[in-house]
Amino acid sequence: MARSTKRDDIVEAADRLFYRQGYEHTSFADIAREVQISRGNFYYHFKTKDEILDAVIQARLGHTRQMLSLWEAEGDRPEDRIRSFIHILIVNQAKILRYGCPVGTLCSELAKLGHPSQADANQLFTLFRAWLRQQFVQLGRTQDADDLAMHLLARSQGVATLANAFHDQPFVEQEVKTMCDWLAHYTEAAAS
Amino acid sequence: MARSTKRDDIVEAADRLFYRQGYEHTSFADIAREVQISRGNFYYHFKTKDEILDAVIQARLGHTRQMLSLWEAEGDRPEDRIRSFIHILIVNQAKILRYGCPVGTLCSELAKLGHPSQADANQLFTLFRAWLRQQFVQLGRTQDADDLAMHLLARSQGVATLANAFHDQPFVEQEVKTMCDWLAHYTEAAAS
DNA sequence: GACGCTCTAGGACGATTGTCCTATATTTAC
DNA sequence: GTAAATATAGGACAATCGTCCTAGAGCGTC
Repeated sequence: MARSTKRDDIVEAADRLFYRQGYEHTSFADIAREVQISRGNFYYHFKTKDEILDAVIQARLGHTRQMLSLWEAEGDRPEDRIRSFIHILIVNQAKILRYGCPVGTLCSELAKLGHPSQADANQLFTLFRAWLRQQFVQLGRTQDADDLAMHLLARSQGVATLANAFHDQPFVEQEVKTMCDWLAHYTEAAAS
Repeated sequence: MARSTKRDDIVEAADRLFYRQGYEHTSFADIAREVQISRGNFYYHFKTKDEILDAVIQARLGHTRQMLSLWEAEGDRPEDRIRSFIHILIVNQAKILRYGCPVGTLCSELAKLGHPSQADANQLFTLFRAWLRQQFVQLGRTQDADDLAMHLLARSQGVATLANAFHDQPFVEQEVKTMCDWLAHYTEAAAS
């Protein structure tokens, strides 16, 4: 575990840089500089740039799963857990204002590049989608749980994009409140 | 006018390619091939790649203004005009499924690149925002017109991002309907 | 002390990038 | 018909890209 620290360092740095600068705009040299490694040595850890991307995506998938199960453990009721999702916009506000949503921007970029790892990156969206759907099912919305999950995913995605473009913090807070109100409407319906 | 056809051809091709492949991933060679021009000749029309980007953004701004005033002319009531906005998701559905929203993806990319033309590209968003705000004002929502404009902008932005990732056509139609229902709620309030 | 393994540095490689120069073709103006 | 302006082609350029090779540290094991 401590053995593969260097590899993990590389993945972590690549993750950060891909998020801030985009995948294509980040070069081997950039990552090497960040990890204090020679450019040539890189080849020992990763054969190709795509291989790093795959590792980054896998790491993000792991972190996301971890986060989702944390929310699962922390939130008593499904509506509390969904609120945890909505509140990433607040928790990660500073980063989102500067770099947008890590998932959305990566998927958009890979789509434009026609990159083979598109499907893997989309799994990040799918993870949230399936988890949200589950919460809405538990809220009694068995019929349209997936629609509601996609709706909420789209809302937060759009907020992240505009927040990034306009660097508008009050807008994020306003929209988070609106989303919570929207959610409350469904929980009241479940209670009745 | 007919004089500068070649320049317009270049801008049009660059526009198309920037949309499909992204700005950075599109090279001079790509554009030259598309317009049937030698790579060297390029320098005569545009000194730098940034100059092409600026021209593309200006062209898009022009087209957008044109489209907005068309909606203005076509729609009798403000709610009809807002519906015109919502329905771009349907009208441009095929392109959006493949390449996402032209405005959102460009702004996101330029933000990651730290590109000097970010502000110009954001003007595209501002154009829609101001126009939508105006419509909501005419709908009697003077107080929160801008919030509503941003909200709607974010919604359609999110739909475009997810539609692109999942290539999900029914989702787009579903969300368009939901947005129209949301809009109807505000028009009814105005009527009462 | 020699061996084998893990890890690293430095640089070569071919391709492609944006930029820019120059010579030539085409068109326009007088 | 000639001169000037406009447009085009081809290629040089330095830099950077992802990739890959090789020589040799560092280190624990026998």
